[in-house]
Amino acid sequence: MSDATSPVENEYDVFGIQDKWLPVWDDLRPFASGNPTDKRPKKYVLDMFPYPSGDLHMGHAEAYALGDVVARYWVQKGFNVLHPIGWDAFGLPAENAAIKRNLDPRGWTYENIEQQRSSMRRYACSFDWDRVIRTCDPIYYRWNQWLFLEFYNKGLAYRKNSMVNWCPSCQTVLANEQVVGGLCERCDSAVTKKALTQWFFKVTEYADRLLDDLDTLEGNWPAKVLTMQRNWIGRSYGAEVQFEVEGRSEPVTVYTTRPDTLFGATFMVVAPDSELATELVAGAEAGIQAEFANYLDIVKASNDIERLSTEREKTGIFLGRYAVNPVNGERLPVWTADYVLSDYGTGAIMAVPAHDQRDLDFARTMNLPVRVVLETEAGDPAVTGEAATGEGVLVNSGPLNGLHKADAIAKITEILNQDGKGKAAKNFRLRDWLISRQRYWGTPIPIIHCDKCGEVPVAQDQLPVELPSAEGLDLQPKGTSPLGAASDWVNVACPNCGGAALRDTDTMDTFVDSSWYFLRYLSPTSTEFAFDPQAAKDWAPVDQYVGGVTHAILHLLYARFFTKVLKDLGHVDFNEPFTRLLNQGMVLMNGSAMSKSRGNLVRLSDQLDEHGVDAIRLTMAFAGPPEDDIDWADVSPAGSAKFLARAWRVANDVTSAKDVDFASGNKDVRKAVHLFLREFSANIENFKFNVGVAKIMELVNVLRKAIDSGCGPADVAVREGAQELAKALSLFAPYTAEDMWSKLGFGPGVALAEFAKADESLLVENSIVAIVQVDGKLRDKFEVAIEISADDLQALALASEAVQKAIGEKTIANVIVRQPKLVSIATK
RNA sequence: GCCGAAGUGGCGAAAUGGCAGACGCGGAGCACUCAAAAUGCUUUGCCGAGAGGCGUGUGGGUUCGACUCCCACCUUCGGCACCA
Repeated sequence: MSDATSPVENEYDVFGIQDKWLPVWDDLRPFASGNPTDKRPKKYVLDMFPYPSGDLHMGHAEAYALGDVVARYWVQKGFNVLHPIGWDAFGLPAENAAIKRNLDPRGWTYENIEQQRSSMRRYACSFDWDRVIRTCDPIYYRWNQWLFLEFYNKGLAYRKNSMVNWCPSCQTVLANEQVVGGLCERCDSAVTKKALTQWFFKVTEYADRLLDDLDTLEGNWPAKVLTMQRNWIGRSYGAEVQFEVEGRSEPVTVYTTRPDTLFGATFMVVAPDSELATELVAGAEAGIQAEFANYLDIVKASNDIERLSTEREKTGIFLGRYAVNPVNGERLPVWTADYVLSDYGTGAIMAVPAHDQRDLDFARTMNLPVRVVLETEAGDPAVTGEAATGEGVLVNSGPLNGLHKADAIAKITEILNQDGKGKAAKNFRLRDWLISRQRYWGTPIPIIHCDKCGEVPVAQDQLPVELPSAEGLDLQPKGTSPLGAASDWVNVACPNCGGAALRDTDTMDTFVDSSWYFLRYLSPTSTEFAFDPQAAKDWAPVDQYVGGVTHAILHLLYARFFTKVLKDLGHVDFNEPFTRLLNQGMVLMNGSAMSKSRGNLVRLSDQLDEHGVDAIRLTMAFAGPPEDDIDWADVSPAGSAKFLARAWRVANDVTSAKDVDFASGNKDVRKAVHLFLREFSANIENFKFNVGVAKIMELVNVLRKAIDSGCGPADVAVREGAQELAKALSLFAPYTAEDMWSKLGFGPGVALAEFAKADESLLVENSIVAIVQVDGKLRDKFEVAIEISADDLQALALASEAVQKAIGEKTIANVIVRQPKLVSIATK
C-alpha cells in the first residue's frame, strides 16, 4: 500500500482508475431500477439497441456516451431511471456471416453479444443489467408470435399475392421502407419486382393516426424526423371519379387530386401490371395484345434504378379501348403506361395534360390532345411543354367556368356526388408493411397451412414455435425459406382437423422485433405477458429515446404503429411510444463515413487503449451539438484527457474536511459554483452537452485559479466546487469523477450523488456592466448599480468621453435606455 | 424536379433581438528544467505601426440596435422522387 504522499496517489492514472472502479461498480450496481419500494419518481431513458455485428464501433461510442449523459443526469436529479439495453439479434447479417464462415448464426450472434456486453461494461454505460433482452431468444420471439396472432385476429395481419420488392442478391422480399433509392438497404443490389404471396401488416389502416398524431410530438422530436414521417405517409386529398368504358359493364374508378380539371381530360392511363390492363387488353385486337404482352415484359424486367433515371422518355401503348368522360360524354382513348403505378390509388388515372406535367410529357410523346381548362399566368402548355399547375380560373368546363381552383374542386365533387359518378377521397403514399422473409434467422410465423382448413393460427399454448436448429439446413439464399427443408419441423398435424399440414416457412422482418422491445424491458423474463401491464403503467411510454437518424422512418414508424394497435387492443393506454427523441449524428473520419474499404476506419478499442474511456466519452459530448456529425479528425481526445487530468488535480488539491458548512466559503468562488449549477442543468436538459462541458471547464478554471492564486485549497468554497465538479463530470467521465469523489473523502457512488440546488441568494447581483452603443456600435461600458434609474444611466452614458467622441458633430436623434444594461444612442 | 435544414476565426464551436467568437483544438511567447516531457501563466478574428477601421455566405428590408426576424439569391448537406 502506498501512503497519501506517494507520487502514485497524487498522479492522475487513467488506466489505473478504470481497473480500480470497474469491479467496485459491479458490486454497487448503481443503475438497477427494479426495486419495488423505490419511491423516487420514474423516468424511462432508452438507447436504440444495437445489432450484434462484431464489437462496438465509434458510432456506438457516440450514441451510448450521449444516452448516458441523459440517463445519468436524471439519476443525479433524484429520479429512478430505467435505462436498459438489449440486442436486436435476428437478421440477415448474422445469417450471411454464418454462411460465409460455415457457422450457426446462433453461435456467431451470441459471441458478438458477449463481446459487446463486455465492451459496454468497460465503457461504463449506465445500463440496468438485470433487464437485458435478446430478440433471438425464444422467450422473446415467442411474444412476436403472440403479437402476430393478436394482429391476425384483428384482421391486421393478412396474406396476399402482389408485386413485391425483391432483392436478387439477398434472395428475399423487402418492405417498401427497406428499398433505398431503388437499392436494397442491406446489400445495395438493384431491387426488382416479383409476384408473390406474402404476409402484410395493415399499416395503412392507421395512416391517418400515424400522420395526425405527429402533431403531438411537435417540439419534442426533431423537426426533420417529423417531416420525413409526414412525407413518407404522404396523405393527399382529391376525388374518385367513375368512367364508363365502352364494352365493359362496370365503370373504372380513377383517383385524382385535381377533379376541377375533369373537363380537360383527354385520355385515360392504366398501370400495365394491373389486373385492369390485362382485362381491358383482352378485349382488344390481336396486334395490340401482342404489343401489350411485349410492353409488360419490358416493364417487369426494369428495376427501380432504371425507372428512376431522370428525363426518361415516357413509354406506353394504346389499349384499343375507350372510356367516357362522365361530365361531358367525350370518348377518351385508354392507354397503358408505366408512369402509372398499380399500387397507388386505383391504378388508373384520368390524364389532363394541360395541368399535369407527367400527362403532358406523355401527350407530347404520343401526340395526344392538350386542352386548357384553367387559365393561369403561364403560357400554353402544348407550346411551352410546361403544365399549368398554378392558380387560375376555370374555362371550357361547363358549370365550373369562372370558378377558382379550390371552389371548382368543391363544386365538381358535389356534382359528381349527386350524379353518383364520384366522391371525395384521400390517398396515402404509405403502403402496407410486408413482413415475411424467405430467410432462416428470424421469428417463425405462427401459422399452419392446411389443405382443408386453410390458414390455421398456432394455439397460444403451443407458442413459441421455436426455430429449428440450423444444423443440416442449407442456409444459402435460394428464394424460398431454408425452413422448408426442415421436414420434421414443417410437417405437422392441422390443429383444426388433425390432417397433414405444413408450417409457414417464412420468418418475420426483424423490424417486428424492434417495434415493441421497449415494452419488453419492463418485464424481460415474463412468461405470462409480453410485458406486464402494471409495469407499462408505471414506466411507459419512454420519456427519452436516443438513437441515430437512420431509423427516422422505418423503425420509428413501425414502433408507433405497434403502439397504436396495442392501445386499440387494450394492452397500453398511450398513443405514442417515445415522448421525446434525440437523434445523434454520425462519427466520420476525414469527411466521410468510416469504412474498411475507404481505409479511414478508426477502431474504438484502439482509441480507448490510447486515451482511456473517459476521454473518448468526453470528446463525443464536447465535439459539438449532439445532432451534428463528428469528424474524428477535427476533435482532440488528447485534449479531453488533458482536461480530465486538470479536473482531477482540483479534487486532489482540496485540503478542507468533508461535511463542512459551505456558508463560510469564498463568496466569489461560491457564486461561480452556483451559477454553474444553474446553467449546467439548463444545458443538459436542452441537449446542449457541448456547452455543458464548456461550463464544467470554466468551473475547473475558476477552481484552479482559486487554489493557485486566490482563496487557496483550504477554502471550503473550493471543496464545494470540487464536489459539484465531480458530480457533473460523472455524466461524461465516470471513472475520473468516481476517483475525484473518493479523493474528496466519499465512498463509491458519485453516479448516485444528487446535484446541489443552485442557491439563488448567492447569485443576486448588486452591480452590472452597462454598455453604451452609438448608432449600433459599442462605444463604452462601465459598472453601475443594478437599481440605477433610467435617467441616471442615460446621464452617465452621455457624459462618457468615448461616447462624446463617437457622437462628435452629429446631433442625437433618439436615446433608448434599457436600465441597467444598455443605452443605445441614435444620431442623424 | 419537390420538400427540409444549415452557412460564424486556421479547426470543432458559443451567443432569451442588446459587448460576436464563450469553451476547446491548433499556433506564438514566458516560467519551471542541464534539457525535454508534463504542468502553470500570457497571447491568438482580419487589416493597420497606431488611432482606428472591417467583420457571422451574398444583396436588400424591418429595428435605436440583427449571427438571431422578413424577402430574394448563392452554396452545402439531408429526405422524397412518375404517388395522379
